[in-house]
Amino acid sequence: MRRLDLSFFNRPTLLVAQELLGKEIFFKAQKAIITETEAYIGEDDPACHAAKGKTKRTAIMYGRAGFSYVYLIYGMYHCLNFVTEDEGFPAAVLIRAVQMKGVPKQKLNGPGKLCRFLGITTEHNGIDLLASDDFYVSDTGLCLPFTATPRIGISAGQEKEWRFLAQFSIE
DNA sequence: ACCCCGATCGTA
DNA sequence: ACGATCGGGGTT
Repeated sequence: MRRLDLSFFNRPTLLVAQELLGKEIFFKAQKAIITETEAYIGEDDPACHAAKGKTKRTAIMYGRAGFSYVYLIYGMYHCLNFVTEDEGFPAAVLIRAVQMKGVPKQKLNGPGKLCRFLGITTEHNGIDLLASDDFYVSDTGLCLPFTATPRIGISAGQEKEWRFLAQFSIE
């Protein structure tokens, strides 16, 4: 299984979000198959954190593709994203659900829940997934069918169908 | 310094 | 339907 590299992440975000379905996250010796993603694309996307421009928090999204972007939401949950596209263009893919061998789906079917289960916090923001030995993404060879829907939990930008759900059940 | 709000989730 | 809980970002 080959690690995903710059040629995977440095592409149009919708394509990356779709193709991340079925890929495997390695985090501190844990393995999780990605089954749901959302795309957040550029300053013109009102739901994207970069809609307010470049700030200390969003700077990572303006950087090179293949870095982690982890932020705290509602004071108690974390959300994991992967930075996409060319340096200077802010975009990322939110990981909304994963599946792990022997773990009930219900523990992993939300962006906050999967981060809590895996132990991902803001401490893991800005990690280079192309270089780290305990945080990266691999190709499993899986190519999953998926459906597209509006993104969840946002107030603006609901007309875009930028949420992608894979049809998949581990084992 | 103050205020508002949020890419959520569990409980009611 | 609602509250927990706190940092980011804008405003005073």
